[in-house]
Amino acid sequence: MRYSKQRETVYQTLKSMCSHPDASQIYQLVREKIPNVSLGTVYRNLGELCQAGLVHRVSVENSAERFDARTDQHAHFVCHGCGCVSDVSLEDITVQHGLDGVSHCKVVLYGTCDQCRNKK
Amino acid sequence: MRYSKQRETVYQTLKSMCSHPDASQIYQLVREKIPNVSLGTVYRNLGELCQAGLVHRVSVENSAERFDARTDQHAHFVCHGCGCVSDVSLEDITVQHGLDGVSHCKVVLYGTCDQCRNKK
DNA sequence: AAATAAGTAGGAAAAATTACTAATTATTGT
DNA sequence: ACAATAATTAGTAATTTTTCCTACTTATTT
Repeated sequence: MRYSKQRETVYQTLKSMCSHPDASQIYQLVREKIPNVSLGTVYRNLGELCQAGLVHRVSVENSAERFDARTDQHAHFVCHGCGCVSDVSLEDITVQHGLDGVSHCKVVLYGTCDQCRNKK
Repeated sequence: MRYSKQRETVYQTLKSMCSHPDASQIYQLVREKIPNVSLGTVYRNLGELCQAGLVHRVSVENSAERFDARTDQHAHFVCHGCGCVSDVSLEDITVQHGLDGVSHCKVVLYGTCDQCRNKK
């Protein structure tokens, strides 16, 4: 993967935020630095950054795919009211304080299923 | 919410599956019972069933929104190879066997954030 | 500086989801 | 059983989200 101003700007923009924006929100912000950037470029670079492990996808109900440049293990909190998504450290989940408003939680594990493992 | 054959069929169809289908997959199956059902009806009923708490959304990377009629607490496993989504009991997560293929996990908490709570 | 291969803008296309409207249907009271 | 009602639907259009394509541009290598 070679350098490009567009990818660098997408990455730095995302890194500077903690709101887990979706592609079109990132696009709006990148346009301020590179006015003629295209939405397709933003999507492509987000995908490549994900593949490189520099960015993670944040899949949340009733929302376009969101992105996160923080790659250490952490959970997300989604507000029923405004839909905002914020970070929660895994330690906080096991402790009781600071999570008063939580109504339910979802856990998704990613890996390779038995069938796919046996194919190789 | 009053009875309709369409909603009942959507619900029973989903309940009979453990593959966490998306709206268009459910649509295909419901069509076998109600040939002229419309995709919009499937979407609307899935939304209403979610609101009623009978169905849950399953948001997963690189996939349309999926649905699940199993409403007890459980986690999901997503295969990197084929993309299939299967159920995992929360007990199994804390134990070590049966989760060999897991590469990473995501936790999403849902609730009301401080700002939204203070507004009321 | 020339070659080359990856990356881009711009727009078209596809996929996913929501919204609209006239017709249909379940429910409620008679 | 029947008429009034309000919810629901089919069908379609529109919107949103995401991917794909192509000729042009740019970073990198030699």
